[in-house]
Amino acid sequence: MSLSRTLLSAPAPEVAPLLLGALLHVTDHEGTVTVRLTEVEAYHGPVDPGSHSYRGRTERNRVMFGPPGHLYTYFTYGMHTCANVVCSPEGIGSGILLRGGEIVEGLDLARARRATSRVDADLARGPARLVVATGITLGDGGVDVVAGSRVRLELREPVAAFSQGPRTGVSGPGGSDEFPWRFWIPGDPTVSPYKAAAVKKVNVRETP
DNA sequence: AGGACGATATTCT
DNA sequence: GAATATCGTCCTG
Repeated sequence: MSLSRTLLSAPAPEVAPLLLGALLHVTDHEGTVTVRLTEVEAYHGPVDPGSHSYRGRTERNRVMFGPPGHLYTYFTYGMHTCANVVCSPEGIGSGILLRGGEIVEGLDLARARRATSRVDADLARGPARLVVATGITLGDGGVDVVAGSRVRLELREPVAAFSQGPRTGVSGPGGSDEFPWRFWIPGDPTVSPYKAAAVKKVNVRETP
């Protein structure tokens, strides 16, 4: 087993900081885009109410329960795709959401795909943006990013320092300080702005 | 710089 | 039927 896959077979919260500074290469007929990861979030099903895999296997999350080093993609909010690197041994639903990064190769291609962003730092700042900028699609779900053909993860030397805190957009117990599983490189401009989960809408009744 | 809001489909209750 | 691991645009300050 490769060194990368051995590292990835630990629980997501342990692996997540090791992905900071790592390179993700995505190649298609248009070319190659590479991001240097600056922000990630860990989701560890066995203990984590915020994880898609907390309530067991479903059609959507089944690759989270597969072997480590594969890509878990999902579609959300009716329009966005997000990507995770699967962690932990087969049978345990664990993964790391790729939330932000710096484009270090294929800048022109990333700019063309993300025409709405006015600054390069915004190209892959946020999980759905990162997916668009790199060219990852829903169809990449399940691919092995360690063996790496179209999508390849290249681990680098761990960063000297990182910050951690509560996850973005996670509501309920999973969003509390009990799960400070968002990790980022402090001060980096490609880290997405922290947003607490939207408060659950209170049931307002019209008085008749 | 930051808050409100709408878009829009899949998933799970 | 409700919520969602979000984003861009439009406001206000």
